[in-house]
Amino acid sequence: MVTLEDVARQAGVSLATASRVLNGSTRQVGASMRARVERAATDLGYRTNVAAQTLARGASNVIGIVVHDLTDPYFAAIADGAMRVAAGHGQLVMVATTHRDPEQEIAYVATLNAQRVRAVLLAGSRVADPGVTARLREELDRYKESGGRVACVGQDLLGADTVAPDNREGAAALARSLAELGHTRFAVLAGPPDLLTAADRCAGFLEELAALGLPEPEVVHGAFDRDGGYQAATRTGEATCVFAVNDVMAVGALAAYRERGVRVPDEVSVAGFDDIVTLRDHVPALTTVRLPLAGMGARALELALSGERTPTVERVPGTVVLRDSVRRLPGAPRTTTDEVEAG
Amino acid sequence: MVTLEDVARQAGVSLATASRVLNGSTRQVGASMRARVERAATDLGYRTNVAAQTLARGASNVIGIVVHDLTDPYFAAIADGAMRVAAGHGQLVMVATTHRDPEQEIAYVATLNAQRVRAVLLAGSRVADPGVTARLREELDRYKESGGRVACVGQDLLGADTVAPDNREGAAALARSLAELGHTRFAVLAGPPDLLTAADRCAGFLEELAALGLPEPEVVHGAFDRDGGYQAATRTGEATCVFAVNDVMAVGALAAYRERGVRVPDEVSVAGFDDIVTLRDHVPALTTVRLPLAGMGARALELALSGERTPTVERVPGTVVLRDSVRRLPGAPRTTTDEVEAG
DNA sequence: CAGACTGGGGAAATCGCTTTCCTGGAGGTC
DNA sequence: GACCTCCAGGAAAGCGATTTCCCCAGTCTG
Repeated sequence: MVTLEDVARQAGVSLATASRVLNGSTRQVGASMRARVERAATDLGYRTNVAAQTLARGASNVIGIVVHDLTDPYFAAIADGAMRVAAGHGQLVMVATTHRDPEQEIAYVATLNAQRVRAVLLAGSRVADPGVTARLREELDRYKESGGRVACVGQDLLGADTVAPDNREGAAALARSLAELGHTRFAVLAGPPDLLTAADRCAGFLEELAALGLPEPEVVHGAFDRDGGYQAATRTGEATCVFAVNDVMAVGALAAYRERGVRVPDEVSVAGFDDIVTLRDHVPALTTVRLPLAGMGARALELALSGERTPTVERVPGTVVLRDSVRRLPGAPRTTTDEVEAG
Repeated sequence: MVTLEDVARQAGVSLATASRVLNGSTRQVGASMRARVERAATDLGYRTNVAAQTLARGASNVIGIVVHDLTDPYFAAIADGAMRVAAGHGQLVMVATTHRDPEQEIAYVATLNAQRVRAVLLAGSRVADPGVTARLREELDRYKESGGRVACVGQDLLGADTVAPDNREGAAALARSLAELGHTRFAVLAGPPDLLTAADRCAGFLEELAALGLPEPEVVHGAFDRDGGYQAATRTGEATCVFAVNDVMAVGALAAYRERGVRVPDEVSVAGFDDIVTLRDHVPALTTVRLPLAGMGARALELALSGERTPTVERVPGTVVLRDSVRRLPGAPRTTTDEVEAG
């Protein structure tokens, strides 16, 4: 294994000079020395030992991203956005997937701290358990004390830079839009009760329905994924419109209805939340609340990397997008002003 | 920042003992000392400095995964499988996305080498450019010389452990199945000519058609993604059956046909390749060649981590799965033995 | 032309941990 | 009881970079 010392010897210069040439420094190095060092480095096939560099510098060029599940396009989009920003800053990315285990999340923060990563991005919903959140905060605080930066996509519960989708208001806006289409009997496929993203969306939807004077909808809990939506959809009753608290659940619900021969949107309207890009070719096209996922991931990492001292919280509004999976009920007045896509 | 020395001092033991207690060692440490060290570590909130550890040990506990695009479910599935194996081995994962730029791929291998990662997993098709491949090999060789392990999902071109999907034979099997359904006039949405995965699938399909004595199909090149499939589909002519060389292209093609009012499978049959899980709810259900993506990623990393000296190459066969996006032409004999799914 | 500056080069301390080698005492054997 | 073997614990030498000083030569300035 070729070390910097080998390069320096081969080039006939000191270790210090070789370091300055190869790994960046404020100090100038003369052209001839520089050339000799570079020559020696390529001849020998030198590769910086980043561990040594990190140790000496006291800071790495790695950032950590913690997501629940990479195969969920929601997280893939967020991670992708963040990774582009990371690449732009010359940072490498360590990705950890928790598969929705909060203990794993805490453990990974500890591990990323041990790695002395420059910043940690936590993507994904917090859970309602205060004990877990407290322990996570504790671990994050320890990390921040040693100079780490933390950013978060989701609820602002961690005292860190946060990009917070406005789940409540997004769901409320969706409720208004669906009500304007004439729907009055709703069901909510609400996901797990202790998952805050799910709970917020559900609550925003319910509150708005109440504000509109509409009857309380049926609420069916279940898993936050495709199969959860599928299962929950088999247990809905008389609703004319079903709101699944995220798109992949909505897709599961659509699959369930299709299998049972329930036509969407003729017999039941279905809406989701997130506007997952890879679902744009789904049939019927899914009504949803659009969130700029990649942008959120990117923005969160920018906040973390900005070096701002006090945590910033940015709210991100969702946009209601009406598509084929919902229908206007006969007799409903035509007053909708939401974005409606062609096709 | 709390160091091991702080812990040792607080516990009143030597650095060596503290190290043996906290970071694992073959050496035994007495119970009372052990307890004192552990106590001191938690009191002080000690976190190992992994950079120092890596430097001292000469080996890290990080593995690198290089993929083209994380938002492509194909790569997400492979990465997920690999990440589960990594977690099982107590390894962290650095993920790099190249966005299909071969230069980026080479650069990332160099960077991961600098990080002294334990193993590198290269997922994704090689390109036909021998110059690029040679430079990549060179970089990989340098990495392997310094003790790194390399595994690869895709073509066996890198002299490393490889899990190679049998693209040619899979496409050939698909061609047979489609021919048995009575199709004779085909089109192939072939992707980029220089992408080996695309080229192999296309070639396997063409060869089998020729072997069956069927007329040569129309071949339309384009991008290897959804939009590439969409574009290519607008340029197909009289075929009764279209083979897109991967699923996301097939989805793009289906979208194009839908927009033009061309009914699938009544007017044209469409087949893809990969069997992307998140497409299981697509309508119409996509005929494809199933590849065990997560398993392939997992297996590749296992090979890399196994420590076997000579590179192993494992071929992975694809399974033809006939679904609603293709139809049997009138008069075709019923001889198909492929897997056909309900639903 | 002397004295003060400046800027490029090098020696060596340092980062935090692992691990080899050494040491002293406990336990076993004849 | 003398001699060996074990074993737990500690001192110290790295691991491969960065960076602070220090020095020397060349350049400016008055």
